[in-house]
Amino acid sequence: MNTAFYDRPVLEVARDLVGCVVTHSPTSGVIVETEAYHDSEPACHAFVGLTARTRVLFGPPGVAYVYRSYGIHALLNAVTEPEGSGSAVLIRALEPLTGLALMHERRGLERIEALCSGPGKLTQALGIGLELNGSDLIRGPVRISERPPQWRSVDVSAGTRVGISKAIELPWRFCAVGSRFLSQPPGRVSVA
DNA sequence: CATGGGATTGACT
DNA sequence: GTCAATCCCATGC
Repeated sequence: MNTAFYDRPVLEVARDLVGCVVTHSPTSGVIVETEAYHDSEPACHAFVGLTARTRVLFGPPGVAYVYRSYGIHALLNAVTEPEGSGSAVLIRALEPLTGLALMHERRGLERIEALCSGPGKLTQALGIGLELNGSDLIRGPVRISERPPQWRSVDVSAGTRVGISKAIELPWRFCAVGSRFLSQPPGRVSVA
């Protein structure tokens, strides 16, 4: 994956990331669910403008934005669009691929379907913490790589986002159709 | 300087 | 289905 991939409209990147692989060695997983956030809408952290917190969101594309949610969980985002545009793709769920034993250890004994089926769960399973905020997704410790062959033609559905209180009507959530590893059942359906 | 809310999860009823 | 845990940071006085 290269910088040009992220240097595009956030909705395109969010859809294209489904089926790609997130790796934080030795653990990795296939992205099955994403959400897009953009500074033009109030659900996005960058909506408030450039601050110390949103600095990374307005920075160059292809960088990780990791932040703490509800004081407890770390959530992983991929910054998109040219520098100066505050936008990012939230990685919401993965299908575990490698390092399963370590994931189980970090999460406690659970079903495979529950290891990475939520934005706070997958960061725990992959060992991704706030210290990775601002790290490079192309050369850094956490990387995103292209779709494996069997994911090249994955069907992607668009639906409404989850767990937010503003701009809840935007269909900016993208899911791999039929995946058992989603954080929640799809909201609304369309094509890809 | 004090306050309140949030892109969640998991335990309990 | 309901609810507490927990903390960074934007906002307001």
